[in-house]
Amino acid sequence: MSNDKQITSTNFIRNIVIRDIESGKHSSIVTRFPPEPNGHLHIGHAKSICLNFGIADEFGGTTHLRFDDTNPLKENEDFMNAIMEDVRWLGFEWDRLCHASDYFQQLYEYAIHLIKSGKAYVEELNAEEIRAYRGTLTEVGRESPFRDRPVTENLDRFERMKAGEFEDGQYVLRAKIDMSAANINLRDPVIYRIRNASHHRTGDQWHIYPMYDWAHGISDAIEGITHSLCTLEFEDHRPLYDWLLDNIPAPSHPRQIEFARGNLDYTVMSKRKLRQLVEEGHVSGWDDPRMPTLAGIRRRGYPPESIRAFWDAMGISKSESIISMGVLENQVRDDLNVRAPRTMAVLDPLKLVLTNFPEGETQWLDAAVHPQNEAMGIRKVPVTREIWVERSDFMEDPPRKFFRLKPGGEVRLRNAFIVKCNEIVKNEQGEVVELHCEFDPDSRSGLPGASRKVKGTIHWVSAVHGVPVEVRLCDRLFTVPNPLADKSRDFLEFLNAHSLDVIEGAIVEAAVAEGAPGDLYQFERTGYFVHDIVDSTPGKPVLNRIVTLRDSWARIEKEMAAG
RNA sequence: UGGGGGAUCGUCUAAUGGUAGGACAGCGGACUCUGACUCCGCCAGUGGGGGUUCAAGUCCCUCUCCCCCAGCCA
Repeated sequence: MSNDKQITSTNFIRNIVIRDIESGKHSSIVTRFPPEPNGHLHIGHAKSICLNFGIADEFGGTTHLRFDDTNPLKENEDFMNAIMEDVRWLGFEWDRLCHASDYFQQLYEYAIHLIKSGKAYVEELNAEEIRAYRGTLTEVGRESPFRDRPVTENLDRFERMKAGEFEDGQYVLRAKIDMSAANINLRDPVIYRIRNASHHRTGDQWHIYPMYDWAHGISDAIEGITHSLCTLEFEDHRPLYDWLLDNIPAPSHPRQIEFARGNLDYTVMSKRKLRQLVEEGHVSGWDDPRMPTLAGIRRRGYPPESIRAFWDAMGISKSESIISMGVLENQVRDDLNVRAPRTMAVLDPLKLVLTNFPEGETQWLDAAVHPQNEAMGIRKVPVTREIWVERSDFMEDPPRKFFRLKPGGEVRLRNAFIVKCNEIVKNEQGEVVELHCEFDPDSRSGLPGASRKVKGTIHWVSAVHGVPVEVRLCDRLFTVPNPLADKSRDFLEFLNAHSLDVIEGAIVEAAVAEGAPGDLYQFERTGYFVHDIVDSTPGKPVLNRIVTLRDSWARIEKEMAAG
């Protein structure tokens, strides 16, 4: 496995930055990741985080984590802390921690400047009237009767808004731009509103709070951001972004560049929808392992390195896309394959009796922790007369190409020896409850006879030494690639009823049961698993399946079933 | 039918007038004490129609489809 960093494939934003450095427009660059602390970050945000931190990092620049905390009604400290934890988990550390609320005073002073230059006015129309005056997509708007109020009057009203003399919604401050603009964002946008609410950082100091467009661009300018990267829906805000900065004595004028958000299939990525899933109890929380949130992904066991590699591989463009979950999963497998110690675990146990193995005896066998990495060492695996094997590894009447256990057939027990299936024991219902097999002592791993080849190898765990654990098999949250595609239907209708399968009686090697939260494993032939960081306790281990191994047998089976 | 964007293999993404390339998936093979991993090979794309040019994914015209915008949200 090569450690060489793959050359970052280029993208249009990176090309712009390169040009700006080469032309001398910027000697160093500054980017920022600007979340609103009103929800949890998801894997789509990770794209933006990787972009902003990645590009600054590549060119020796800096990146700010800035909370866009301009709406006291929706934001809080808990979300802020969770976001910082998520960014750090992803592997990034900001050069500066900032808050839009740090700039409330400057933002206010710039608003005064705008008013004094006759480019902003206090609006008395209510929200409904403002909407009516704004016009529609195809009709121009009308100018407010308060648009040409004298500067002194505007100043006075704005001052009183700030002082808390008015009710929420009574007045707003609007930029005076152009009510007939084709771009609706330019039809005298609201830049301040009254909120007699306590802000989680500034307390009761303010009664007016800036709107996004006012706060964001100026915050960028104050911080000396060189490239303000955002998603496509802000594209028609750019003229406003530029207008606002052009009409105040801004300390700098960053360039806003838009890129497409990152979407995945079989999930939803909007904060509102994710919140709904949490609040209505369709999942156990923001950190449910099935959620696309970073908290969920972390709990699921996806390594942060794999998320970064994933977005690095996906690239940046302006075309909207929905990426196959399979691509992400593959990235996760690639990462886990290298780092995860191997172990054997039986998810759906079927008893197998080694009829020629001494009763009451335990033999300890050597097994590689990682077949491609000797440095990870060996572990001792106990074998006893009775062992558990995977029920799906036995078929009484198997199809061709089934290389596992079958009546009279031979198979290798991984890390042990070859066994031959002599007898099947059934219960009264006709279900197979036990297999009686004879093992070949000469075929034991490490012995010369081990070179004898049989078609199949299966995993197993000693019935004496194995430990029962709870295993949670996570699957996609939705049954369709895009749950939001059909606008006539509620996305909840497409929830996958089988997205979480809890198995109580899985059997693992003792060392796995003793693992710590967050420990990763490959259950050989089955998949990658992680000790649940929330519910796993020493007395009751819980393992989440991170992702299955690729399974070409499943494909063959499917093809055979299809004829 | 206002404005702003977008359309390249199945998926994502390169190619700033000069061989349409890469990754993942898929298919075929090799290897294998994980039907994993790894390795080798293959398949596969410029939305449609015109035009300019020696040469067009790229420039021009036109058509089609998709996304975003009428919050005192971000």
